[in-house]
Amino acid sequence: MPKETFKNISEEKRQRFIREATSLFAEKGYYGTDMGELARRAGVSKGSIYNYFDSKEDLFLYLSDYNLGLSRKAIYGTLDPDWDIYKQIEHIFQTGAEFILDNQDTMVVYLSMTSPGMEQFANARAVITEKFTADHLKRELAKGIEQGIVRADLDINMTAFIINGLYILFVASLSTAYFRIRLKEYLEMDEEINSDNIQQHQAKIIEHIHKMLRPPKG
Amino acid sequence: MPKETFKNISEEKRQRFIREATSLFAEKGYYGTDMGELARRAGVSKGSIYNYFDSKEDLFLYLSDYNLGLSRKAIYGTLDPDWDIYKQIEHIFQTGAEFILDNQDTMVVYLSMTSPGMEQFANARAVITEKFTADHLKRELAKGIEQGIVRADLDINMTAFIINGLYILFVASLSTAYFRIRLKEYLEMDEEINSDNIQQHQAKIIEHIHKMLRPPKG
Amino acid sequence: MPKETFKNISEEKRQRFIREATSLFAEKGYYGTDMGELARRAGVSKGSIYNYFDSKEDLFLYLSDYNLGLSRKAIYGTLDPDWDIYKQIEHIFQTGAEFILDNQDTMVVYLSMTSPGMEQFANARAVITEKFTADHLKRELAKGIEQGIVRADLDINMTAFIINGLYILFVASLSTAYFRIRLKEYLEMDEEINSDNIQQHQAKIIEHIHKMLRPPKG
Amino acid sequence: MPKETFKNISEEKRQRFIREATSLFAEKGYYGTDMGELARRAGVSKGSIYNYFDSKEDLFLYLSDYNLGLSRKAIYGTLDPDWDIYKQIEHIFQTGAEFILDNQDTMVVYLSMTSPGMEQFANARAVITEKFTADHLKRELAKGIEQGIVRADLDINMTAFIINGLYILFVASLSTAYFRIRLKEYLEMDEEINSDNIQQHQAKIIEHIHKMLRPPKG
DNA sequence: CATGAATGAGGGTTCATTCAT
DNA sequence: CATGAATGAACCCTCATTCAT
Repeated sequence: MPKETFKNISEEKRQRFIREATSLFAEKGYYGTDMGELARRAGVSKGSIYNYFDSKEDLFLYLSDYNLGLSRKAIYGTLDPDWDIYKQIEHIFQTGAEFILDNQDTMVVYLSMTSPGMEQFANARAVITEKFTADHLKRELAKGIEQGIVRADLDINMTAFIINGLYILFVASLSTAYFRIRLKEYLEMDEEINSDNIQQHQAKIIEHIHKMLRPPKG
Repeated sequence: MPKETFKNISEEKRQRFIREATSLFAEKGYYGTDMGELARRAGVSKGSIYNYFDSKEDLFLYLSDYNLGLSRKAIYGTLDPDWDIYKQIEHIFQTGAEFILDNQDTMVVYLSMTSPGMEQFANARAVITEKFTADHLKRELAKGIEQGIVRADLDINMTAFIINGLYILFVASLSTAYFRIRLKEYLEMDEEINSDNIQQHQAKIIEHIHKMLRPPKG
Repeated sequence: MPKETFKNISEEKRQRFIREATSLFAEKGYYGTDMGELARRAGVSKGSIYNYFDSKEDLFLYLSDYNLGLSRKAIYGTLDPDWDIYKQIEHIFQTGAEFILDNQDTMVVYLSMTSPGMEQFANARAVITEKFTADHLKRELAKGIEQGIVRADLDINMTAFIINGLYILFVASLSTAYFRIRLKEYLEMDEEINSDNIQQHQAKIIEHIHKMLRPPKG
Repeated sequence: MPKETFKNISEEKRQRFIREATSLFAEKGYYGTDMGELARRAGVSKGSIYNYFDSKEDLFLYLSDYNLGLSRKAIYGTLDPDWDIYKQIEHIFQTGAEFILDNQDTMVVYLSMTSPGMEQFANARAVITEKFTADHLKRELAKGIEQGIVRADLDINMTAFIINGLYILFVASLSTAYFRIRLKEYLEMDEEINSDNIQQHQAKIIEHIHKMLRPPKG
């Protein structure tokens, strides 16, 4: 829902604007973000922002969609639907972690919606956002059961709920202040989280999910 | 860090104030909460709030501590340390869910801290808050392994991280707008979440964790 | 205009109250002074202050009168009316400087009245305060002229105006932030003003006034 | 330190704003001045004031500088440096008095800084403000002594201190409530001070200073 | 006479949004 | 399409004063 004007400006200007807006919302939160500061950082005038978007709320929703789209593209755009579910989950966590570490702010904008006082945004986006991953996971789980590679006694809905829940928890742990601290406390890490030292932990989460799915040997 | 004045007022007035403040912060979030509206709702004057607390920030931190304390007391105050870890986890999820459904707002205040723009609060409380559950879970896991009732090849830190992560996810799903919608989407629920219809789902999450811990039969 | 209550409390308590109130008004100015802080510093309750005085304004006026009285007593209580005007002026400057350096805050309260926004206080006290010194100086000048020790062509009113003006300027230079800085700048002083290093300058001012009065030698 | 915005508005609007702000600060003092009332009087919105200046403090400092500048320009912009010190002093008092009577509020803003509770402003401006006149007077006194038209036994620093002190006293007597009352009391004036009836008194002060400088005839 | 909790009008400042240029 | 000055409703917090105990 950007206005026409936003589509008419140069790609470079548009990208810079999106980048700075995302970064500012991530840093300060929705309420903490000042449209004036955003204008300054993005190198446009305050008036221009309102030529691009109807309101702060509108801008925020657009950024949510946009960033979710980026993340989706990074993950699902490179996911081969023929892979089995084990490979897909590994791919989702690996590509997802990589993307988040390179684009920390994108996840934070998404997580803003889950905060108290953001009910309007939750109502506007939660269903549509969650339906995508829920459907995908459920479909792949069903397929796996059919193929005999996933244990048949699993509750598909709940399993999908847990897998995606762990994914959210994981990326939140890579990108938000509180959950970063929490991760370091639980995993007893001393240094800041980076793509190197996170590898082993990531592997364990994936392994945990794989175990959850694997049929009892027999 | 309430001031002396807050300790000297009647228990009833104090409870009402805490209740209304928690409720308002839960509804509107930290930034959306207006001290004037709080005064009105709590039936005190604006000035009085500042006789009780130094600042909005100070009040918020107190409420976080207070509500976390309530939740801890409900869960750990009724937990028998002699129970094995399976029983303890069951207890934590059951008592926790019950408490949250009766006191939806308390969790929401905690979750506020995890939001973008709340870094100051995250820094002030994350370590101290998370250390408690992290230590408890790790201790019980180690004990379980020693007793031979938990599989010995588990990574204790990561397992604790996952168990508590699922707990956070679960109670968030019972109390915040976004995660309530998400839960209903994943679990394909039509009615509002309540203590009755949540029972079966809760049991599955507990069962998932139990499976994760149980040693391979031999 | 303190209320009866103020007269009934112990001399010690009353003195401490006056001292702390004077000190606080001197430090923060009339508007900057917080009755709550005053209560704390003086070791009484806020309610008590209003048992002693009708209002902040009332308290301030009382302190002005009280401190002016102290200063008058220190200077005029030790001044021998038989001294000639030269000796009297010397005495006023010396005793005044001594008193101010020992009781910096008293002068500051007086000077508050001369500030913008304090018109109400100026109207309440300026005439009565200034009449005293004006009358005294004019009387002594007239006497001096009669005695032939003061030049007869002086304008008595203007001379009194100047002498007292220099006195005000001088004690302000010993007690208020701005005029202390000004004095150090003009007199090129490096160290803080104290009773030792001020002596020589004081002598020069007195000498200046004496010269002003002395009849041409003939 | 006005912001760019203040420089970009029309000269007329800017002048009106400065005039009204000066007038209000003069009337109510720094603490008594309400930014809302200022907005109303100046015909701008409260928000606009904060587009012009960072804060009330900042605005006040700017007004001080601005008004001091006006006064300096009126006095020193019309002073011929080739005049001897007697003529210069006469000029300073005459032009100064005229300026103050036409612009009463400007002096009052300056005098605000000398009040208790305004230490921050005193520290920010006293040295720079006083250095200008101190240096000028000292330079001219030294020159006068060299030329043989000023008595050689004068203490230059103290003499400058006294001359400028009398100037401050004089202009304060023309512009502030308290000192206006004091002047009328000392000089036994019945009517309000105006440029006509002040002439004779002004002449006497100038004459007093001239006498102070004139070498003993011989 | 002392206390200190309660009050609420205000005060300085912020900020999303508008609109004339 | 861009600009940035203008707006004014809010918002957090202060503080002189009151009054029940």
